[in-house]
Amino acid sequence: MARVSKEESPCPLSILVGVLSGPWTLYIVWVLSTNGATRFGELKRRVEGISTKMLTERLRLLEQEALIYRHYEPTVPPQVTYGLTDRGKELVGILNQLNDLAQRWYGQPDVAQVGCTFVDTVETAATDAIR
Amino acid sequence: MARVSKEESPCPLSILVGVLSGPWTLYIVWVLSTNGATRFGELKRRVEGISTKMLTERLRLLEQEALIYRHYEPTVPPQVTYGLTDRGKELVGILNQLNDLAQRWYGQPDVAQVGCTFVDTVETAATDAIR
DNA sequence: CGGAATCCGTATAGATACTG
DNA sequence: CAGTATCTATACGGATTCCG
Repeated sequence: MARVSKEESPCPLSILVGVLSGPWTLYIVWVLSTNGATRFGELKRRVEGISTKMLTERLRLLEQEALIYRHYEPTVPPQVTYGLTDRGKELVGILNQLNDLAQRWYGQPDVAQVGCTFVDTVETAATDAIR
Repeated sequence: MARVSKEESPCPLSILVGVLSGPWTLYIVWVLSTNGATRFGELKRRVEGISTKMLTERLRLLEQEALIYRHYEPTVPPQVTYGLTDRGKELVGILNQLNDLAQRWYGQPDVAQVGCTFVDTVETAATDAIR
């Protein structure tokens, strides 16, 4: 089994959790949810430590699942922006519920929202999002 | 990063999703939620295809996170029973919400509850649980 | 029965270099 | 800027064997 793929696991929940469970995925989704639509480069900077390869892989997957959209602007240099779709936002809603549970169980009650301690990289710059 | 561990990821949600994202984990939790407390051997049979190693690993982790309990009965032969804790049940509640989303997005609207298509192995025998 | 220990192959994430 | 391509190592899961 290893990782759940769409083909071999016909269970919808497994598909969804399989997507979320990918490395960095939650981190990325959280950045997009707090920061708004974000360009590739900035995303890479905010998701600290991620490799280019991983980032593109995860973005492609999230896009396939229609949780994020990809907007390509053919300027020079080109600008590519990623943001949450309605699906993505709906998902984040439930993730926040999960987060509430997690907060109660694992502590750190003063840190709010999905991103948690990832915040320290971002918090002050959270307003310079593209939209 | 690879897989999220409790030490390196101080984010509660990441911890929780990290646990759920482990292979077979969701499957196991679902069996316990529909089947009630279950012995190791039966668990291994119901979670079709899992290896002994994986099963024990996942059970240990879920136990550490207090999502399941382990009950050891020192008979001969010994009986070990696993079941959802209150935490676990609370979690399943939210998982069912996630499942509703997943059902809407990925179809299969006639299959209910967390387990989905895993059901075909179990459905008829869902009543012979230990409690 | 319910595991623990060991060995082993592969999938996968990271690093690096290159491109439209 | 926003990726793609390739190469590599290591960690992870499966199979097998053995034990209290």
